[in-house]
Amino acid sequence: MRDLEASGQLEGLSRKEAKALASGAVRERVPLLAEEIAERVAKSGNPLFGSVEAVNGYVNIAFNGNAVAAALIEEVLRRGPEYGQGAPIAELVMVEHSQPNTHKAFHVGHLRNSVLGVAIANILRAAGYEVQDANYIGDIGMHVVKCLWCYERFHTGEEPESPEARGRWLGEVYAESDARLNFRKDVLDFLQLLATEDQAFVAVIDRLLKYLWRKGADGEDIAYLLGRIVQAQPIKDDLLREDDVIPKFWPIVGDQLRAEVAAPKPYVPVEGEPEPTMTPEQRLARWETLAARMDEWWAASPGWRDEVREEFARWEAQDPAFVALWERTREWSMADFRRIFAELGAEFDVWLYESEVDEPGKRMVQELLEIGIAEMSEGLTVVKIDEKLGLEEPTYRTMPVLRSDGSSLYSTKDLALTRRKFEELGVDRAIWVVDVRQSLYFQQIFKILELWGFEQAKQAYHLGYEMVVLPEGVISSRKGNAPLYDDVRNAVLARAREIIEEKNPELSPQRKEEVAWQVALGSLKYAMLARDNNKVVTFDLEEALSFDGHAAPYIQYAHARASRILEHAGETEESLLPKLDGLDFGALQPEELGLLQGIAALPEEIQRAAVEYRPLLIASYVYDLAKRFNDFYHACPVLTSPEPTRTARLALTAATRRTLANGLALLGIAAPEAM
RNA sequence: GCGCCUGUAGCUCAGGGGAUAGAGCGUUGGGUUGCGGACCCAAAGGCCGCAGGUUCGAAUCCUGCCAGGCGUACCA
Repeated sequence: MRDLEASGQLEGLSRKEAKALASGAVRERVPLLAEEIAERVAKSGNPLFGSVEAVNGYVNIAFNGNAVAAALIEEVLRRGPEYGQGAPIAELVMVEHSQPNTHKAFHVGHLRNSVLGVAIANILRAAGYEVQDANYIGDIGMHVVKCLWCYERFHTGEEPESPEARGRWLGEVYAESDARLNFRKDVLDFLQLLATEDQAFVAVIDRLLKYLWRKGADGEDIAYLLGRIVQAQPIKDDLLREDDVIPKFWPIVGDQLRAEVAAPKPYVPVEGEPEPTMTPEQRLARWETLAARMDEWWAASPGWRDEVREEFARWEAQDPAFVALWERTREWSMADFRRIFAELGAEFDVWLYESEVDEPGKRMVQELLEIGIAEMSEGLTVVKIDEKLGLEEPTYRTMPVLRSDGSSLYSTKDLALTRRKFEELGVDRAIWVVDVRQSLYFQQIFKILELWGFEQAKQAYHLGYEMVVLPEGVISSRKGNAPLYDDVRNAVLARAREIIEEKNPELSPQRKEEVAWQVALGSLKYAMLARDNNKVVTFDLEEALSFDGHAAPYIQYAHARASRILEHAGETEESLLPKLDGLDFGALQPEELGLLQGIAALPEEIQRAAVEYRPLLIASYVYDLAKRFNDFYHACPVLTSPEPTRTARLALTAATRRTLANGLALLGIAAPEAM
């Protein structure tokens, strides 16, 4: 087409006509061109090409299967652990992930983050980037203050003797503090829930009110409650004149719930009404939990909130006794985290702490105020991002950057942290592996830094991923339904030990234990990674305990199988390497070809996974490769085949084994020699 | 309201312009005088949320709708 353009032949023609003319001109020349190309290719003498010929304008190249296979296998065995890796790229990428909060429990939600972060970092590293893993410990903030308040107020001296149990115990204290402080809200939310989804409850309101009246409750309170419940509106406790009206009201609510459990009515869906979220039994259980604490907690709860505020002031003032307690308890959690990360194989180049960027963050906000990016609004320091960018539609909205009492927010610290990553740590690109629910939050942080004139904000990227939920719903440490990492790991480990005992009893006890860990952790990790970032992971313990099918053990098993074949043959990668010259499969079988194609795909899969930040691609890839190996295994005997096929298949087995191991390593999953 | 995400087999998920839409689990029936059966083979099971559009061709791209989830000024 360019020739025709140059000669002016295309002037005055429509695009379509020009195309037709150009393709016509080319078509005439195609058969000649094809022959020319075929001749040149044939003359090049590439040993990977079997035959080259021109047919009707097409160039047909038949590959020399054995030569291509030998070249591929040679590369895999020669590069070993480095097979699949890309050429070095001079860019320092920091992947921040894991970010656990001290004084809180480490649960399966945190597991997804760590596993995903490690995989992303591994993949980027394999793609050629220089990568640093960073952890960012939430070692201070309101959650720590609440936990320490609850500890000092109710549990001093009760901590477990054994140091290993203290981190977990601290998490329980935190959960209790939350339950105490939110008690009134929980009670009122529960009443609203009943009003929303329990028609029988609303129907007996009249009876409840008479009961209250007899108890001498204030008439206005009763009218208020009646109105709110009938309309299923939230109840505000500060609008009640008598503080004990709810505790008085409570027993009759229990009577009603017990009656519903005793005489269950079948659920009839009503058009336009949402389905109930709880069964009558669950409602009663919830009522009982709250009832058990009603007498003490209802009255005390508001005072506790004041106490927490005082506790927070102690932190702000750096009260030495408080700081000492904070340091001591913080270490309980940190010891737990170090153990968990060691189990997960998560290693960090950089450890960052919220407590370290607290003051720098506040200074930065001062600077933002001085240059007019931040401003005071209703006593709060905010950045009105949309206004500053001149946006009409609400896009980035307004971000608070400092509490009205002058204490720091999460955002205060992240502003300073981001700056530190680029300016002090010399990072070229920074990635945050954080829950997708914080995506607006990160856009705001990055935009504020941009407004501030921070060029590198463009190299900051929030990698959001969806949360982990349970079959019965959202994980909530407040509801107490969050499966803790330790519990899940123990359950999966126990199951793995059982299966190993059953399948391979002759392994030594040490090997059994090692393999149990490899299989258990591998399964958990694979379950987290074989799902795309933007998909919710439904964590089902039953499923996690099944090691069949599309799961890590399938892939690990293929690796063990390949290892065993090589062991039987007495061959290794090193011993096979010199035998690759003139490798001869005989007639290449479809399963062999499929396997070779699978092995060859690793480098491009790594590049794609790195560009898209998607470990799922590698998870799918290794599963597919294991499947191809099983096809090969069932179709093509290795050890019993005559030479030269035997050696060729052994070499293919060794290359597969290596590729499987490399792929699993990217996901942080072990590749056992036997299992 | 606005914004982001999701909708594919009974269930959990792949596939992201190209052939008859694929796996696993579950269901039914098979396979080892073969290198490890944590495996393999076969069967049944789909208006790819709905409706338009772009294209020779759409599960895939565009628009609109429906359903669900999440976010949206002092939690992290």
